[in-house]
Amino acid sequence: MARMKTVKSPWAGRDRNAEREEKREAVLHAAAEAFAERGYHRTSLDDIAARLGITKPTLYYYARNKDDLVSAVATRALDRILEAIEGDRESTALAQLQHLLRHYAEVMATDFGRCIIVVLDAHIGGPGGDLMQRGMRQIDARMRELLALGTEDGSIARGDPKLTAFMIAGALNGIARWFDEGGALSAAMVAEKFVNQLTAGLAPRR
Amino acid sequence: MARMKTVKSPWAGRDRNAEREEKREAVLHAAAEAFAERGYHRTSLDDIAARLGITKPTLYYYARNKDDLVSAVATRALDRILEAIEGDRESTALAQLQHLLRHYAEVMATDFGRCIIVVLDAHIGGPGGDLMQRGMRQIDARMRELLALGTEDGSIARGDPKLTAFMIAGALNGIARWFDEGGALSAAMVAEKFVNQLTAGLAPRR
DNA sequence: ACATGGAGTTACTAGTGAGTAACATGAAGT
DNA sequence: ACTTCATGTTACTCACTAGTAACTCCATGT
Repeated sequence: MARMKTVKSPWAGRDRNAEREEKREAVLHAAAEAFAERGYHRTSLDDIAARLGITKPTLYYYARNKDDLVSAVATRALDRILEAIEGDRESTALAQLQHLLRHYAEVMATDFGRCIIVVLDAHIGGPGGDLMQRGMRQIDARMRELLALGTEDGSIARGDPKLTAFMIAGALNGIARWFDEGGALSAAMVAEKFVNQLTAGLAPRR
Repeated sequence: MARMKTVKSPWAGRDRNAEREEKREAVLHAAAEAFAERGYHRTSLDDIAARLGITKPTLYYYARNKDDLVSAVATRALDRILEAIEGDRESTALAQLQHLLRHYAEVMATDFGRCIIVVLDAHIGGPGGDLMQRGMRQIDARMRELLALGTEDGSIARGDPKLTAFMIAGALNGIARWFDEGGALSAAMVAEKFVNQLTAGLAPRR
């Protein structure tokens, strides 16, 4: 990977910036991994630094502080869920909900997704933490909305949207606790099965 | 309320022991409250002591250490769930599962129940932590067993017992995250609705 | 009165971990 | 060669918290 740059733009040595971005990326990945497997408090900045073969102060060159680090990771995962929040207007509410849930589930099976939970129950404050709270609220609100719409268009059975949304979120958040990257089931398969099971329920359909 | 003891047994001043037990109880309640609302790491022993109007060393008079404290609390909750593990042999597997889930859900809505989750994701080790792990495994195993039995007796639809058990556990564990003692819904009502929703699924039954 | 020991306190140790200051190095531009 | 700046490092500070030592105090039984 030699530097092929011939025309050096006066401002912003492109290479430098690209390299820096790349490193920031590596920092976030290492952080995600560490936080995902050990939680917030049991993960020290020295741990993360060690994973990268650097020292703690260097980390501070790429992140403002510990909260910033974990928030950045979690926010990235949150955004991936939020992308799925607007479904196809033509579909039934149930189909739109299923679409959202599938994405939600898949994200929760990643290290980045796990960090959403980490941020949430470590009570990370500051702008990063607040952003997470708002994002999760937004997802919750959308789920409730789709549940309500679904009872109208007939695609979803009547029920308490608030409780049902909590139930679904709980089931999906739980994935973060047990999913194993190297296991037999891929994230997509888990997502698929969860959605089906939530949709169908336990009792047999006659 | 008053100490009505007239015959003082030579050994073991009954009063003393009773009082001590009472205090140990108060310590566990304060600990449960603290751990439930702030998690393991954000709860200091000074916090707990302060809730009781005593000092930290006094706490050590009633508990071996921090881990012992949180484990004791969680174990107590766990036992309440385990009580419901053996259902009525006459009932269908679905009914037995529902019975277990109802209890599980109700416990998760208490401070003690919340501490199960706290212990689990703070990775508390030692005898207390191991006991929790085993207990949770036992519950998981029983759920899978009932799910399998249910497909046989026809009370439960076919599905992957492992995944389904994870899904259910996730939904129920989630209760710990949001349930509000002072809210509109009682723990029993939440448990009831969760069980119904899990049983019926999202899609309408025709 | 006096000894005993249960219950609690004050004042510490020791370890850990976030965050920082100040210095080192090396590549790029002049 | 000389400066500059990005990138790291070493070596700290500072705060916090689990756990302990060594006492004080008071109720009880003799």
